[in-house]
Amino acid sequence: MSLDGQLPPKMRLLRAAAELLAKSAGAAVSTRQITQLAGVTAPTLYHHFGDKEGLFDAVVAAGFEEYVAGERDFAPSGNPLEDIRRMWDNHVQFGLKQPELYLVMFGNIRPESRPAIVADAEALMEEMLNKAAAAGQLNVQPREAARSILAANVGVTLMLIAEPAAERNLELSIMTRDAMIFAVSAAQAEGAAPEDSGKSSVVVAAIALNAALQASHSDQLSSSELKLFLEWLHRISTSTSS
Amino acid sequence: MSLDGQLPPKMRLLRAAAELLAKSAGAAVSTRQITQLAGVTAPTLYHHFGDKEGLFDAVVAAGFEEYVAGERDFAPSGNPLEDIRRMWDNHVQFGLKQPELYLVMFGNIRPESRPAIVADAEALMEEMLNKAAAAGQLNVQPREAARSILAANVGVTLMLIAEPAAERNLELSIMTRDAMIFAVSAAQAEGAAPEDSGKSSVVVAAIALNAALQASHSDQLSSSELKLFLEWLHRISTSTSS
DNA sequence: CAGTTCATATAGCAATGCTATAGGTGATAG
DNA sequence: CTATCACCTATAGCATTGCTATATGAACTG
Repeated sequence: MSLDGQLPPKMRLLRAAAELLAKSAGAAVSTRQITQLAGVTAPTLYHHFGDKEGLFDAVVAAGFEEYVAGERDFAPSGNPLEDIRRMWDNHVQFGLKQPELYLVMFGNIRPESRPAIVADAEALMEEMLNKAAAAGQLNVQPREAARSILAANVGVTLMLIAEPAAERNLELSIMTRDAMIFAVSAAQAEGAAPEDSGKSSVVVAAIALNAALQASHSDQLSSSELKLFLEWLHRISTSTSS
Repeated sequence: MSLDGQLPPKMRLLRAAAELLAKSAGAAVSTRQITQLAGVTAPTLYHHFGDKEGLFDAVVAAGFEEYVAGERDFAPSGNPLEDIRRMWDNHVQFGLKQPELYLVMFGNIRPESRPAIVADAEALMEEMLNKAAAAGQLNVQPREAARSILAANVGVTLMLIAEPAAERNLELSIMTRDAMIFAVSAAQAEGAAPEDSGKSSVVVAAIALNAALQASHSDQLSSSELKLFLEWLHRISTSTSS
């Protein structure tokens, strides 16, 4: 109809799907709508993408590029935890700007099969947390911290999307964000350790060294030596001794 | 087929829907499957529930009864924050035991239309947090705390459901849970206030008084006086002065 | 030019959610 | 005991869905 440009049909299908998805306001988008808008018939869709889900995966992949670009395109502030804060905010903003796309990416949960996107987003978050760990700012393993923060981040974003736009209160995001980052950070270990969530400086140092080692690819130890050494470090840094 | 008991068709439909949903392993459940299992034809379904969604809402309502029962059926431990912890764990367990039902209840997010369940769950959480606030254990408004905790709780549960059952690591839940509760609690205000997240004891006391007043339904002030008084309290308790 | 491969269209299938219409059942009124 | 009436259920079928078996065109290769 309106996308009859000179672009190849594959591109037109992608754009039509993305456009309809963005306007769908939550309603389902049919393959017929997509092919009609793309000026193409059904078999073309299945030839290029195999599946309706395949097409949506491709749309998601494009959306993920944009997401990753947003997550990386800011100068490191020097303070890794501050950067984590920005990643969080960027995640929420991405979800609120393109709620339908976000729902396909992060909201389409089914038992025992998690979207590939989640693993990628976790890796992105973990990467940043490694820097924090290397700077001795982390209280827990970067991977665990990344999973925890991302889970909360997704939960908050889904809640905000579900709310009427007029009622959306970003305070929810800010509050949850700071709660997660604070709990994961080593800051509290310097003050009075409340309850049992404070870790000793030994643990913090072990986590930092662990992260530094994994980042440096040092070859001063053989691979087998390194493996054992890392195992010990891991044992220390996951101990609950205060 | 197998549900041809003496139960009225409405009940048989509910049970059939619930049973198929539980076994569906994420796949869609069709009305024909449901009606066939219930030994009933299509119009019966639409007569009683109007809609496929109406039927599922009814299933969800039944599931929610169970959920609420789980959230309430434990003796208060005396420590409201400990009870919040149990509510969190119960929420996660409910999601892992009946993932499909949970996904219909909390995972079926669409823009600008949030499941009624979410509001109910928030109210449940807020109710418990009011006790914590009355005991001076809360750092923020109970409602905000409830929304924040529930968002994280849902996010974590969705993540766990999406993981292969063999890999599920409840550490994620425990860690996020304690992070949220700690951040929301007043405990940190007693120790060294890290960054700017510590609130003065005045703020904590104001929040506690606020909660106590709203719970007591005191009639020592006229309704207009009370309204103004609460407004002042709210202003105090939301101030960011440390 | 013949052959092969890729890309698109025609036509249609099975399954889906849902409904217009009619038939059957029980309770209540006369 | 019959008539009425509201309620519940079934027969049959519609429109839409995701998807495909088959055929046609185009473009390159020998």
